[in-house]
Parts: sequence; C-alpha cells; structure tokens
Amino acid sequence: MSGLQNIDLRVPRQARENCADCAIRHRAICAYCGPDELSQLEAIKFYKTFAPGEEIVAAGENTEFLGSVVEGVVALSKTLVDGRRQTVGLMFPSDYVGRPMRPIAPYDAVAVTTVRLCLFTRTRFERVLRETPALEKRLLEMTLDELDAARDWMLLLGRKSAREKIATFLTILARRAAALDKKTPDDGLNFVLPLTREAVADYLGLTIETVSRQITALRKAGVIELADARNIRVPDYTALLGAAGEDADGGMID
Amino acid sequence: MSGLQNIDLRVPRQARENCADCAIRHRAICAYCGPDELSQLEAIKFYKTFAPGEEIVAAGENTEFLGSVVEGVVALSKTLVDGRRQTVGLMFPSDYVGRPMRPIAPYDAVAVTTVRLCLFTRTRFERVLRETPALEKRLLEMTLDELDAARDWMLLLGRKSAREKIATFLTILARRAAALDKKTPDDGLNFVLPLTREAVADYLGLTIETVSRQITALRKAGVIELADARNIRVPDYTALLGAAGEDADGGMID
DNA sequence: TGGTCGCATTGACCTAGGTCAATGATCGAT
DNA sequence: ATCGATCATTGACCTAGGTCAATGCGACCA
Repeated sequence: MSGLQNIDLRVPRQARENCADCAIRHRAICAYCGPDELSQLEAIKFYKTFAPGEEIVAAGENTEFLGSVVEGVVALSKTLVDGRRQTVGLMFPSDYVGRPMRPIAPYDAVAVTTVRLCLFTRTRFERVLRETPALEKRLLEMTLDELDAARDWMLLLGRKSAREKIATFLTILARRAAALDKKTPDDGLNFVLPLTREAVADYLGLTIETVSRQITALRKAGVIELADARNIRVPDYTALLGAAGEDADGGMID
Repeated sequence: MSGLQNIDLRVPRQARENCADCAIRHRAICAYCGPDELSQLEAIKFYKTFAPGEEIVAAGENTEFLGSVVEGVVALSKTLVDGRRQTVGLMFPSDYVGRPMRPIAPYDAVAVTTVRLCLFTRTRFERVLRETPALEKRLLEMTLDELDAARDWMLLLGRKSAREKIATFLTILARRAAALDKKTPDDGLNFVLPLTREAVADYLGLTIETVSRQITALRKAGVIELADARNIRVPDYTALLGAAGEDADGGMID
C-alpha cells in the first residue's frame, strides 16, 4: 500500500509556505513560471514528508499525485519477480517524481532519507499543465535531462567494472556537494553518502559485498578517505575521475 | 565527421512526399498535429537516406538537424575512452532522433540498416515547436516513453543474466513483428533480427561470443528456431517470455 | 552492561561470462 | 575458381564479481 494513498487534502494553511521563498523555485518544474502561473500552482500544492525507507509509490499502482522533491533523496527502482532489484534513478531536490500523462507507476519510489515532497493531484496538475506552456516546456526539458542521465547510467551498468561504477557514483555525489557549498574548492571535497551499502548496490547493479570491497579498495588506493561508512572525503577529484573511467576533462566542476 | 554535416538543403521538390500519406504520420512527433500545423512541418522537412553502418551524428558534435526515423533502425551508443561501447537506444520508424533544445549530441547515432530520416534543421524545428503545443505535447509524451524504456533497459543491464538479456530482446522484436503484420497470431512468430551479433552485444552489455552461445542455447532449448543467423522463429511466445525472466503475463501481445 | 538489531566488512570459494584463438559460412570482387 | 572480407560459431581457459558464512561495530533499549 502506497504512502500516497491516504493523504488528507485539507492541508492546514500554515503548511502552504511561499513559493517565492522556495529553495527549488528556480530549478524545479516551476522554474519558468511567472508570478501568476506560480500562484496557480501555489493554490493547489501541498506538502508531505516521508520517513527513510518509507514507500512513496509502488510499481503498478495508480498514482493520484505527482510533484517535486523539496528535501531528501528518493530512489526509483524496478524489481524482477524473483526479487532482484535495480534502482533506475535517484531523485534529489528539484527533481520531479511521478509520471505525467500515465497514471500507472512503472517503478517503486522509496524515500532514502527523510523526504519532503511538494505535491499536486494528478488531475489538478494536468489541468494547469494544459494551460501553462512554461510548465510544459520545463517538464520536457527536465525529462530530456533525465533521459540523458538514464542513458549515461546504461553505459555504467552495461560496461563499467565494479570499481568504475563506485568511482563514477562518488564522482556525481562529489560534484553535487561542490555545487551546493560553493566554498569548498576541488582540493578537499567532503560529502555524506546518503545511501546504505544495499541501496548503492541496487543502484550500481552490484552486491553489497562488492560495493564494500571496492570502497575499501578505493580507500586503500588513496582515492577516497572515510571518516565512517557514510562520510567521504575526496582529496583529489581528478584521481577519482580517473578511477571512474571517464575522460579526465569530462565532467569538470564548473 | 557526421553524415549530417554536408546536407544540401535545396531539396528537389519530388523528394517532398505528402505528410498525409506518411507511414508514421500517426505515431511520430507530428501525430497530434492538425492539417495546418502539419503543413508547417511539411514546408520545412526534408529526407535523407543513410547506408547500413553509416554514422548519422557523432557524440559531442553540434547537431544541426533532428527528425524522425521513417524507415530502418538507428542505434544510439556511448563509448568509453578505451573503446567499450554501450548502445543506449534502438530507434525504429516513428521514433525521433536528435535532442531538442540542446545542440551537442550526447551519443553517436549510427544507421543499423538502410535508414530514411525525415529531418528538420534545429532552428526551424524549434521555431515551429514554440508555436505548436500539439508538437510539444507529443514530444513530451514520446520522451517520457523513451525514459521508461531506458529504465527498463537499466534493469536488464544491471540485473539480468546473459540468457535473459537475449530472450528479453527477442521478446521485444517478436512483439514488434506481431504488431506490424497483424495476420501472424502468437502460435508461430517470425521476424528478422536487424542487427549483427556485435550490435546485439553492444545493446545488451555482452560480448559477441556470449550472444552467440546464448542464442545457440535458446535454440537447443527449443525456445527459438533459426533459419539462418538473422531469421528467427518463435514457436511459443510464452516460453520466450519465461526465458526473459518476465512475469508470464506482463507484455502480452495486445 | 549486556543484548539485540541493523548495517558494514572481510574471507574462502565458485561460476557466469569474458578473453583468446581456431574454424566455418557467406558474399562480392577479381 | 580463388581470394579476401565480414560475420558467426565453438572450444579452452581465466577472472571479476557473485555466494555463503563469519565477524565487527555502533546505536538503541532494557
């Protein structure tokens, strides 16, 4: 049973914080909306928070809601009948969750950390969507970006070694961290790995054991340093990129 | 150097066949266009044919053109510096090739068979796109479908065995074949594999040898029959679905 | 202060699929 | 008819990463 099934739509007024102050205002689906369009969305939005591990939607389920990640990380995964699982996307703040125009969810969405979503009911959202080209345009753009990311991941899953997979993933997290706290330059980059080893394994198409071993190997090689299992430091970003099997120049911190 | 670099835009008039008669009219990006919108596209479209193996665009290249596959199969692939290659999408008639809103191609596009494309220059297409919600809507819909397909493929690449990969791929081709020539029921399904073993391997994240061995294995198991290396018969579609590791009911021929 | 529960690490072993190499089969060009 | 090319198949071997199992390490609870 999905976490989105029994939402009370009568949201208390104080929950409706101002879109203008929203942290993801300029990166989410609403990025291109002007003030009037924004207030249309504002009128129908509501928030919901999910605990780590909580299911947001289940594959095959009819999804009545869709919206943006405001805070936290959501994993989208597919599962084979015998339980093999593959995570097909990690959604960070400003990414959207839920499939417009198709009510049946093609994959599970699970809160990896504490997650706060800015949601709309499907019908309301699609009504606004039809009248708001700015929204549709941004949605297309974001979907194209997701598609590119998915295809990058296909290369990783199909052709990279376990070590390269881990290094590539850390590369991405490091880049995100660098982008967020602009202060940190590329000489010493710290970040928190928001996932358990199991979630990492599911994302990379590996087993927990291999993830563990390769992280240890990268640590012993001096490419990363671990304060504990979740707190990672990258002393030399270029070295990490090298281990990721990427062109040394590709994916610079801009 | 891409096959799309030196196109003569002064297309002979006789090349402009009628959109109304086009085989992909109701499935391509133009599907939702009315007659007037269609004639706008008609005015700026042109066709180009590519030989098997010919490069359509190269990754990293500035793509001046985008459009739809009218005939044939196009493979989109990514390559690592050391030459490992992963095909990230196979585009069939009515699929579109080229990334709207982003001029740099993120992957190579190669003609797998003889390919005929219905093309637009990027600038002209984007101008029409801005004024044509029907086009934008269809593009969003098709991109969402591509994203779902890409994520399905991530599950295959990350978690399926070589045998399941092959069987899954054949499943898709069989379904396509069944949809095209409606006459064939599901008792004996024939189709042509349009790819070399190498192209199959690139798509499935395997080596040619493994592809070959697993096809032999499926043949010996009676799941498929081969007239020659490229002509395949599926005597029992359900058995193939089983070998693909899919839920027996999922993906029925509708 | 010990107990248990959920994660993470490590070791010993095994196997699916990769690598390397030989052999066919088909086809177009000479 | 013969020569190359290209593509596919098959065999012998090897290895990256999976499997199984033990151990460690906090964190939270009683």
